[in-house]
Amino acid sequence: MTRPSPTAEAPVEAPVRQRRKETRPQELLDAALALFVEKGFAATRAEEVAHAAGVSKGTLYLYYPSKEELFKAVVRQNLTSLIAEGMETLAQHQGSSSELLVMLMDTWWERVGNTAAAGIHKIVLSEVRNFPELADFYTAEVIQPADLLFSTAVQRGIDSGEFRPVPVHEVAHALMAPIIFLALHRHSFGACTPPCGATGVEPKRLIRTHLDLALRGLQVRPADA
Amino acid sequence: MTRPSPTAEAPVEAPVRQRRKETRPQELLDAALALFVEKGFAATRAEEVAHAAGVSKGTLYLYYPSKEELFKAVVRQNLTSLIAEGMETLAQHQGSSSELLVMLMDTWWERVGNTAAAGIHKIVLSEVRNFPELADFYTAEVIQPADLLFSTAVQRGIDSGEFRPVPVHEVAHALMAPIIFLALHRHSFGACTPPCGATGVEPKRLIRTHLDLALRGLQVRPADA
Amino acid sequence: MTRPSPTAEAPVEAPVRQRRKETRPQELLDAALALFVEKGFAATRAEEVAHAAGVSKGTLYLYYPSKEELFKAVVRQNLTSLIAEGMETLAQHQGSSSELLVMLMDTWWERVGNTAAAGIHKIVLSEVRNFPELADFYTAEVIQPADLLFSTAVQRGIDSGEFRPVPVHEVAHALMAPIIFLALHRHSFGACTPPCGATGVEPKRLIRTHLDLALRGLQVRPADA
Amino acid sequence: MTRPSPTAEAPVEAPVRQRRKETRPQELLDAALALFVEKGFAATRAEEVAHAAGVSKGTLYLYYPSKEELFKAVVRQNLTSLIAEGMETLAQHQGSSSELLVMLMDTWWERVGNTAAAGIHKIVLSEVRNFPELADFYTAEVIQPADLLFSTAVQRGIDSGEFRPVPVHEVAHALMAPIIFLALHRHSFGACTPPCGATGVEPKRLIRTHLDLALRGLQVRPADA
DNA sequence: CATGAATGAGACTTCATTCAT
DNA sequence: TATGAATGAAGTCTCATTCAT
Repeated sequence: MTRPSPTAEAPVEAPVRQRRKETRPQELLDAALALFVEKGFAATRAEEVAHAAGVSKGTLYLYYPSKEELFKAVVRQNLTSLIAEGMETLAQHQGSSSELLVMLMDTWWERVGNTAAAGIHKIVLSEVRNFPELADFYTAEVIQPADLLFSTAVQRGIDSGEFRPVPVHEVAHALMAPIIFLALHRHSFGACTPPCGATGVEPKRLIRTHLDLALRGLQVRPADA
Repeated sequence: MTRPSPTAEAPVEAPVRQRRKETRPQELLDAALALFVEKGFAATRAEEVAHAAGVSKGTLYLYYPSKEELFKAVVRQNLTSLIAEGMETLAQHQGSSSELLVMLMDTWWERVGNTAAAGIHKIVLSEVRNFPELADFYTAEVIQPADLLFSTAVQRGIDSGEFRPVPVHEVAHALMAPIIFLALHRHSFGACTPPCGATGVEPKRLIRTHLDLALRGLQVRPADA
Repeated sequence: MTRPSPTAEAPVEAPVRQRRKETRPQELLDAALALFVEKGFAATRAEEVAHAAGVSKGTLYLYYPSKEELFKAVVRQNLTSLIAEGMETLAQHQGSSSELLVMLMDTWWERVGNTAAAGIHKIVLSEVRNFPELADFYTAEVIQPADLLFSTAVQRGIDSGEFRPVPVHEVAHALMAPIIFLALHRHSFGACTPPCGATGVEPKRLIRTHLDLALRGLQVRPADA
Repeated sequence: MTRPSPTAEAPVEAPVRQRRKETRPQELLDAALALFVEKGFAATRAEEVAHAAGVSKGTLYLYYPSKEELFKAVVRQNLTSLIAEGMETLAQHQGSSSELLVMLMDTWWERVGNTAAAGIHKIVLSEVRNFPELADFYTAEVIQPADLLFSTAVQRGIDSGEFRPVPVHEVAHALMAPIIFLALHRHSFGACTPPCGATGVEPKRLIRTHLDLALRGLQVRPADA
């Protein structure tokens, strides 16, 4: 079997020569993402990334001129996909605003919070001070779109009379924070033995409870009329 | 400002040997906290910490046997006081549970979110994978007490009939997360020029809005009866 | 000698990167042996060893994970051959025990006393206290085999009626000591200008005299009969 | 008990103030000798010496300007006493040369081999290369006198017809070596658990056996006449 | 005299990066 | 292109020595 089947991916252990060079950058970025998230930027050695991607140290430098550039590439590549998905979800929705928020939160958790992508947020949070140029980039590409996504959804509910009038940005923050916060923890404390770093909070129930609370707080009550 | 004020002390430039065994640990911890929060653990050089504290490299090692131990000491020293204060506030409260939560949130922001102490959470979040023993320590000393503090307050409201029956841990998480999350951001993105990393969210208003939303969501409505 | 011979290679000055994975360990061990013997373990800097071997500091650590391990490797590498040779000599001998002892002593001096290998004994003697695990190793690999070698030879002479009955271990010690002792001195005092550290003792004559004395002391005299 | 009795010496543990400054140098030298012998020059920290002598680090430097000077002082001070004793023994002897040698060897072992003084030989052997100025000193003060002591004794026996004519310096070396060698080993390997570094050689028996062998070798036999 | 806090040069070791093969 | 041996700057930590008290 000299030619690996196109669907088989086993980057770490495959000593298969003849790997196609087109997939190299992606394999390196994947390996780097996992390691940067797990150990942080400084504690991840360039050689580890190369090894995890199944190539030698030298090869890494054939694709990325430095560890810093690799880091930035990891962030960039993982951000573009995030953004696209979020905006798409927003644009396609048709139902009530409460339903929209429920769906956004669920999607957010499935696509971001519960995947390696959430790790991106952790490393950016940890390293922006050392990579100032990432700040503008991340703000424009992630923070503001996410804020736009949720605040637009809230505004939509206010406009339709479904929600009370509230400061939309603050509410957007309050809506997203618990989910992202939970994701952050799962990528740091979450690695240790069960009880540690945890308070018995279970993701699914957290989302339900959080939304139940927030939607009740948002919805217009009879008494408000 | 070409003329330094006579009262301003500049520990960095003092070339004189000063014997201050009592105050040195605190000075070193303060310097370390600031630098660790700003640059991360790995990117902060031991000599920088010493210099910022106005002592030489060797002196740092007179008080802390390694950079790791210094880090742990920073975490410990900044946390013990936090926990104590929170529990005290809880114990002493007499009024309604809604008032209690408002007060806890305000205090939390003033004593934690808005101070360097919030930076602690950022570095722990970033470094806990590299310091496994820190995980247990931090969980026991910070995360669980904080969870206890807020979930007890919520339970108090439920017991008195002020709040609906809700899963207290999840609600506690949802209550704390936006505040801590905001603090995390101010210690990372917050360092750059105003609009960056921000979405126009203003701390005080966030807290008001967040609490308004959450308390409405918690309180028993006539319709629930 | 102002003109360097064209065949002499000067590894120290070669600024070119040379890939020589196979020969590097040996080159490093040789350099380390010479320097450890000359200056002691602690006074020899890792960089000196690397430089003497014609490589950079980092390369040394590519082959040996620490200065301690390098030291142990030097000891091991220089001992294995020693032991093997000694035992072989013993096994192959056919003549009288007196002749055997003469031959062992001569070989010992040529292969050990008069070579860098004797320096090993000096550094081990100086450093065992700092490397406890080295003690067992050296005892098992060098001291006991050497004792076995000589005490077996003496016992052989006693069994054949050539030597008087004597405590073999003590005699073995007394036979080896003057030679090793001389070797030790040549690696310490011997480095300075001729008269210093010396008492006019000339190695060859010492061995002759020492053996003459010892063999007369060992051999059965008519009067003993 | 504010004034320690003059005869009580407990340098290490006595926190007694008012220690007389006359004895300080001696206490420091004693502590340094023990530590240098045990751990070597480089591995012995100045503070350890000071602590073992019951004083602070600064005080050590009041008496000796540097660790190197302390080392040299240790060697010098311990050598002078050695020499004096040896020469005295020689001068006072009256009996046969065989008896003289037996006595010299016994004395040598008791006063040198079996005491910390033997450690001096070990450290000098280990460090001369780093302290070249010690070489001449040690040669003149120890090696040559010791050689003179034993070779004179042997020559005395030859002159009286008691011993065969032999090269006296080589014989002197052969006589001393086993004893000194044993002493060296006891200060290095001797520190570890019993069987290690040893070959079952027992000092007293070694000396007896060694002398028995050597004297038989030296003495004129009937057959030689 | 004595102390011990403070200093800073220097050693070991790591690892991002280079480059001959 | 790919490799991995080699490099050397940089960081952590030690400890001989100094000096204010």
